[in-house]
Amino acid sequence: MVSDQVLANCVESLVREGGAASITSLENFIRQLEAKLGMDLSSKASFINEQIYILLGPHFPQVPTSSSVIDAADSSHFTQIPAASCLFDHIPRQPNVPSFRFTAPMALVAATHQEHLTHHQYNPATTAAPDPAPARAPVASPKESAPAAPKRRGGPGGLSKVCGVTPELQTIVGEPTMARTEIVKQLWAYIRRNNLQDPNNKRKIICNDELRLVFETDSTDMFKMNKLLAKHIIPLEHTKEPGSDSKRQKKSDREVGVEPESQGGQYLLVISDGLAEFLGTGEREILQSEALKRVWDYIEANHLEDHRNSMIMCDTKLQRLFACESISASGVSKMLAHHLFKQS
DNA sequence: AGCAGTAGATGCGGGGTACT
DNA sequence: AGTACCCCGCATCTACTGCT
Repeated sequence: MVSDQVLANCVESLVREGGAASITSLENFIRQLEAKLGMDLSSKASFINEQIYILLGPHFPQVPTSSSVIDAADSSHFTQIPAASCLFDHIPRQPNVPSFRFTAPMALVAATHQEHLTHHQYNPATTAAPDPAPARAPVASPKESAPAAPKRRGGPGGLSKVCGVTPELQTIVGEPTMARTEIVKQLWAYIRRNNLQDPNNKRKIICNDELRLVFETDSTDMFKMNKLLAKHIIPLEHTKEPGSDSKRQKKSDREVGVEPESQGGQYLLVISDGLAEFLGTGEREILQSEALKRVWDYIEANHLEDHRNSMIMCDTKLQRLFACESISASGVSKMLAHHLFKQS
């Protein structure tokens, strides 16, 4: 049987290929997946359903399905509730599609999905109906057992914070900005894809040319890797207001005496004509993090973000830049990357 | 055999404590 | 009361060890 990781990747690619509109039913979607992978996936219906939810978010509370696809055990993650208290009340409900709220395990999935929202944006206490096991539960590792005591909220900061990536590392992970966890995940995918683990000691990483540029060594191990990786992860100012209540930030600022703008490792990138027009300042080069910050400033200033579903509703100016009417919050940096180029 | 815990690094939020 | 600081948990990865 295919691994969950492979299956998740396959679900993602299929969703991207066809778009949300192409998913008419879970059965149909599974059939497409089965054709792609050449195996029976009926036992994975629940997992696939969860993956679709993670990818599409609250736009798709549940993929329409018949009761035969998700068996009784799997469907225990969902509890049918009266329409009035639906978690997704702001979404027009389709006829014949049951509404659900999450029991604890799926609440974790939902919380994970919200990771890129700031805590003041995502407030389950106001969006979710009162529940003995509210979606306020912290993000937990899959290994953790069910009866986790209520802890403080996880929130979008910390490890989920989106950081900038140096051009060297960008050639590996493929994105200009990512969460640290995502960077590590993509890096490991790259290592496996290129078979860079020492067969005798799989903790050891043999660097190819691209990786050598990043790590500046011929080989490293999985523990040192994160340390080396840190040099290529650049904090973005947008996700954290300068002078906010971060105790450590205050401490490090005091100790180091560093202005935020002087943090090294960033490169000036050439601005596309479209982005230059959007910025309207006449400048032709910009730091990647600064470009992202300005776009987000514009989005916030014009109240273009729908905090309920973390979508950006593009006005005419943004439509000219991104060539679309709406975009997910997490997709902004990706779209922006098409307007920034390395200097030749 | 299968599962849980551990190793290491990262940045941030928040609880707890100590001090002014 | 307000400020400063320490410490922990969080996610992610793989290989290994110890326990059931």
